[in-house]
Amino acid sequence: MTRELPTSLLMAIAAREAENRIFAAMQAAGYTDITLAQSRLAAGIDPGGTRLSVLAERAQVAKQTATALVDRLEAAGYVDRVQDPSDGRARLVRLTERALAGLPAVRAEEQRIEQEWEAHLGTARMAALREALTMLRTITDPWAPAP
Amino acid sequence: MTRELPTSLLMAIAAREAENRIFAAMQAAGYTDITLAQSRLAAGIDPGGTRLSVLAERAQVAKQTATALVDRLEAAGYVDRVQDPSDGRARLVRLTERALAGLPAVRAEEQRIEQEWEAHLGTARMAALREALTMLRTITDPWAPAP
DNA sequence: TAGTATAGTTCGATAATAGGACTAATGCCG
DNA sequence: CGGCATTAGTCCTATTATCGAACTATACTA
Repeated sequence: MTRELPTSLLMAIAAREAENRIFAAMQAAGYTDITLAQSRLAAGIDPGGTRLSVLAERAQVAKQTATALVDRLEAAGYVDRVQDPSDGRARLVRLTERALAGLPAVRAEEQRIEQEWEAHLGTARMAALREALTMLRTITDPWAPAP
Repeated sequence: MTRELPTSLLMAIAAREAENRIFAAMQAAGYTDITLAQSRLAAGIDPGGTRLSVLAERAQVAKQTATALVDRLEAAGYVDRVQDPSDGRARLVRLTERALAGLPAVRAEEQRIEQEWEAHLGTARMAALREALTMLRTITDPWAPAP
């Protein structure tokens, strides 16, 4: 008999599968010089650019790690760093054209996964799943938008 | 306006939060000489012991990585390796007493998280969440038990 | 039995990760 | 205003994680 897995582990299983597929889709689209850790960090960049320390928090890594990851992303031409006009100490990490060009491939794979899941669960269950996850976010995600 | 996050990302957020809490609980219980990657691998060990190649698949790492992680876990006294009686090439990785002694702390934190989530979502939504996740597992987890 | 597949390890190279210390810019408060 | 704690980011350094390639030993198969 298999033990009842914790809900969080069930989530981790599905989330990891999705992450792998999205990463593979990126590689298939020709973005082979980026790693999973780097793409996780890059996924936290807002359209207008984001501070390194914020990226570090979002990706749950130390500032030093974020610096190293951004260094590599910058060297590969996926991001650049510009001065933050509102704070002389800070700099904003922004996606470059090259990175933005890869977004459609990522979004497409995301949607494909979404559709497959919905086909497997049915519309109602999928909606319930999203509702529950969205609610959970308010207690698990410090970056969740104010309700 | 914030974009609608993919379902898989919502899962990843909650799952990561839970993983961090469980790992922190382990450290608080005195298990400070283990890393997250090591504990992820160890989490895949079955009661009777598990082959290294299976652990590698479950944790989604290469065999070489699994070897390295088991090496460290073994050095720290959390696992041992014994000959697999059914196959002369294979060895079984088993949890030691020391590792088993830490399990209650892990399970307790898992339950605490489970309860907090249920309190936040309500019983019905929590049940729906688990139902959907369990169904999803059949298409996202190669290790899912036969339905 | 010869040939092939599988389990695990070793070697070597690169990436990820973080503690500590450091510089520079901010912001607060008397 | 001026001192002083705070914050953003980086550098240095050490450890861990990760994997490609090659290798050994055992198992399977035709």
